[in-house]
Amino acid sequence: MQDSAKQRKSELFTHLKTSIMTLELHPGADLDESKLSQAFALSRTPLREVFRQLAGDGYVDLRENRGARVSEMSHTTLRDFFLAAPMIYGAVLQLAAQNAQPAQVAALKSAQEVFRGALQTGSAADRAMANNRFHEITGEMAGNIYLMPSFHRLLIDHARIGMTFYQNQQSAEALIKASQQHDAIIAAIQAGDAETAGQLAHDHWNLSRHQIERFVMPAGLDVPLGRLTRSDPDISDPNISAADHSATARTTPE
Amino acid sequence: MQDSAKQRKSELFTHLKTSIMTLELHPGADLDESKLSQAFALSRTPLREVFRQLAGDGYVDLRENRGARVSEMSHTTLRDFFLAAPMIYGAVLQLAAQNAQPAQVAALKSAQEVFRGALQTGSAADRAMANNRFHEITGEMAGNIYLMPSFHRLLIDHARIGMTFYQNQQSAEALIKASQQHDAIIAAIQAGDAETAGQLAHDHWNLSRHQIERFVMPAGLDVPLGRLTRSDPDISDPNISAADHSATARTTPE
DNA sequence: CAAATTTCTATTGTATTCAATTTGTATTTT
DNA sequence: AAAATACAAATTGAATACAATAGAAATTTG
Repeated sequence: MQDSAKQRKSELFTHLKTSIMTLELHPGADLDESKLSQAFALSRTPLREVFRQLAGDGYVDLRENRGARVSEMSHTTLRDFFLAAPMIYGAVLQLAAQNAQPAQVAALKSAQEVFRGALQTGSAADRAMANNRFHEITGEMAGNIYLMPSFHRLLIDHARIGMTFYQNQQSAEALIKASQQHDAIIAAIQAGDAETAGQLAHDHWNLSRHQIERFVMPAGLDVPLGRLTRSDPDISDPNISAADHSATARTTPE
Repeated sequence: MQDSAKQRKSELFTHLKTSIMTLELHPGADLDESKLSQAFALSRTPLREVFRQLAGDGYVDLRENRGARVSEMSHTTLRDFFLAAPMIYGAVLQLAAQNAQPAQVAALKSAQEVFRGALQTGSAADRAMANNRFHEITGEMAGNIYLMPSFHRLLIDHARIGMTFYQNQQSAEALIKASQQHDAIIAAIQAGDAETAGQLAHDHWNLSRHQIERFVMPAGLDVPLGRLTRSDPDISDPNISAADHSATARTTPE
């Protein structure tokens, strides 16, 4: 059973990837070489190669003479995220609609089924990974090697950010809506309708962004000073448009 | 002199990067572990880590149980390239105009001086690398970690594609124009004019694209139908595009 | 003689050993 | 007692040694 060495190596690789995306390994966490090499029965040499590869994909950061650690997420990365995501993902979905192969459409539908199932019975991690798989397939459909690096990096943090509200009950309605958007995306891709697909990308990210906003900047607790009623913007609020936040329309730094 | 180990490692890293970008190592070329470890007085262990890192950045491809080789370029990658480049680079320049720090603007001006100098006295490789440095600084200005992976990947192939016409005399006028566009880009960034910066990005890539088109699909030779002289393609013949060669024509090992 | 199979060699992958750097702790000094 | 230095333990980086795999060469066999 010597061939299992390579097997263990790729197991370690996928294990670390999913652990990072599901926040099991939280941003900034140190990765212990000796512990991991013990746990996966691998010597440090292949282990460190895995670290290097994970670093290339954006999962971890490597520091000279210091350990590897899970890549950080701060408020600035969150801002960067929602600036870049609609553009990249819009492009990916447009290309996906143009280039998707029938087999890929089938795979996407199947991934969507898994996602739908995870919404009902799965854990938060299941949901995040199922959603991730769905989006990854759209990336494969687009098939543009120059977009993939940024797209993948976005998907990593999309999963991590998503984990924060996949757990929360209050997000249930939003998740149902997200699932419906997935269906619409599938339809647009199958119809080869690039324009609609691009529009759906924006809607999809707006939904995500709105969810995040509810967590990062929640309305204050409902204990009024005088008698303040709490007015939370609705999910379908048309005032919140991605165009406002995308690179094009903004000239003023905050 | 034990610290030189790390030094040699990073030397190897930058050497491979520049060799690949300047086509000294052509797309598809095999990287010999033992030869390189000898040449840089490094054992194979750190060498392979460099390979992994280069693979993460998109310089090389790693194949299981087979060597590392310089990442390929084909006609499909060329198409992907000009689809993605205007969008990514447009976003980068807009963000650069919004976020550029004075020190960065100074660095950009200095890089442009180097580029201008390379146009007059430098080699094709000097031009490609100087141009690359200019664009890299704009990426630093934008400072969006989610755009950088794709942006860097584009810059790699921008340099490689550019090498094909940096050598050619007929591109002289286009290079002058490119230099002028650089100046305009600097001005827009310094003025914080994101919209103009974005427009300039498109212009800049259109220029590049037009140059490529002249090599990939040149106008036919001006030899009338009646008196066909036997014409062996000349080295300086624009019909012979290095982009074509580097991509596909490489099947024979030396 | 050609196709298939086996053996051999060169190269890649992994483990282990050794060196160097970091970091925590204890001791000394002011 | 606080700061600084020296020392020790733990962790990371590199080199060597060993194992496996792939591709070429040679042999066998129909």
